Amino acid sequence: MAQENIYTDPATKSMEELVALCKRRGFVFPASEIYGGINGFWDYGPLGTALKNNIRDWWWRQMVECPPIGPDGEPVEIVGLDSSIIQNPKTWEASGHVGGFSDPMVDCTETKKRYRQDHIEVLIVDDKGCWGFPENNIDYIAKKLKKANVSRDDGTVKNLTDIDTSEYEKIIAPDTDKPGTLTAPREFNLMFDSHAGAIKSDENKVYLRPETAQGIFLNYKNIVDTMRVKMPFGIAQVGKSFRNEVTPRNFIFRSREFEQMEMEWFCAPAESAKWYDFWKHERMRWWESLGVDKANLRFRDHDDDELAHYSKMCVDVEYKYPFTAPGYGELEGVAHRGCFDLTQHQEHSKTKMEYFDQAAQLAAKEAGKSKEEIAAASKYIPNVIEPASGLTRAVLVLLCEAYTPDPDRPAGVYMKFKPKFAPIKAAIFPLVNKDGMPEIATKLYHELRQKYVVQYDAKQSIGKRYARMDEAGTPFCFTIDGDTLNDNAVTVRDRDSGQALAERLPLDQVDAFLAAKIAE
RNA sequence: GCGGGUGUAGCUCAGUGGUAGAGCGUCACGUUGCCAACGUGAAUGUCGUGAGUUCGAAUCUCAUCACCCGCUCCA
Repeated sequence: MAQENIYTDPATKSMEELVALCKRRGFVFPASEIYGGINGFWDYGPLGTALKNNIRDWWWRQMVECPPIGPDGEPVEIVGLDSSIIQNPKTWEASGHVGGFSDPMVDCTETKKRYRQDHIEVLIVDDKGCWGFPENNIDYIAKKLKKANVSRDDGTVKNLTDIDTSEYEKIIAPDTDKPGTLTAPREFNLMFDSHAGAIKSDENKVYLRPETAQGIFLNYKNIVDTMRVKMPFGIAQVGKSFRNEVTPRNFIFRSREFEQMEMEWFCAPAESAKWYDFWKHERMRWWESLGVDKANLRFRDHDDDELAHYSKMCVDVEYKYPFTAPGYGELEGVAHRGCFDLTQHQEHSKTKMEYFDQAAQLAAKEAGKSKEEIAAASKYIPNVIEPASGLTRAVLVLLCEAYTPDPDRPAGVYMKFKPKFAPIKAAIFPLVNKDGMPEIATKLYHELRQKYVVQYDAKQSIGKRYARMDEAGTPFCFTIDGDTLNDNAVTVRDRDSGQALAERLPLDQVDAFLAAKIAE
């Protein structure tokens, strides 16, 4: 029989079996399966939807309704938002999603670096070679040129877009020493597009959002103007995003339609490092609150060269998925976005994003700062710290984490969800269908269903009913037996031990028992 | 995007050219005394999809789709 709290290494779990269980028990189905499915899309079944909603509600509770206590001992302020999936397409030009990723890119097969084709210039020196370098920055390859004993004046400079791909084999890429490592230019745009209106034309082309974050930036000014928020504060949003991934893989880990839980934390630039650190650790605490084993979670700081165009600092919270073990895979990114997004939207929309910080002004005045210093401290475009996690990845993590093989059980496996997140909180069974047991069980069921997701089942043998609940991850089964008629108490069958609790539970305490377990 | 593998009932699979199968699960009825019990009965398939070869295709050929593994990719 399984022991409680045994550490089950994800590496020992089979994704194939987990996917099978998810389908068998109604957690996750392949999308449009009757037509052969569609790559990169998944449907959430009854139990999967419940699990997803439970995680989402907990995130919302912990981020918006009851956010954490800040470093100064006061609760931080975060408001909620639900922005549109389709926005004015200029949004994506400002954010860099169109400009940056619809342009052809070239890869360096040697260093694995990727460059925008039109951002590379090439110095061509007849007979000596061709050197690629970042646009307007020939100093970047000064050492290489010196070594080759050539100077800028020895040759001509051309943009890479003006060079035929057949000539690429002669080019030495910016970060290598040997020629011919650049691939032909390829289009990379991960955004799905569509058309708003009946007529398909370039004028009414729109995009499905590739992240929920931009919807928050677009509403930053609305929130500041209407919600009486003061810096620092956050805006949180949960919703679907769409990315036309090259290779959807690993069940729901990388899908083309997915759900994000993002919060943008706006703060004074001078305080951004403090908040970055705060949110980094708060987010890890949240993941642990889901019941995820600490041994399966870790931080991974991004190296400078893998930072996205908007980011100053970025750390991933990673989980040891069965398909990455013994390595880890991304779960949530906490990014320091600086003032990139608001500045971009200010420039493109001509809407002022500056914030007047009266508290900072007062503090600077009291500190006897100069006029210039006071002005700088009190008026600024806020910096943004962004904890961005995947809700559908959270579902995957809980599925992986809960999946617990146990050869001693009839099902061979049970789903060890924390009661708070379990799709079904409890099941109510009459041991047999006679002697008044169904009547008592039905009464208990009707009471409990008012407050909890519970199931009543009187069919088939008691063992079979327990086994079904094991696979659904239902933490408790209340069984009405012959003794109930005398002692007004039920047997509590505990999922994790696979056995009945030693103490019988009085009927009038079942509600309180469940409430306490779910609150844990 | 490249290479390899897989696809038959809800699940696991058998079926190498001649009527579509088994076990488990599911459902109904009976029975029941705590971990997939037992008896009786029932439902469930465009054999992933589409073409082709053939008198006849789950089976042979081609294409295509989905999933898995390894590369690649993942702002």
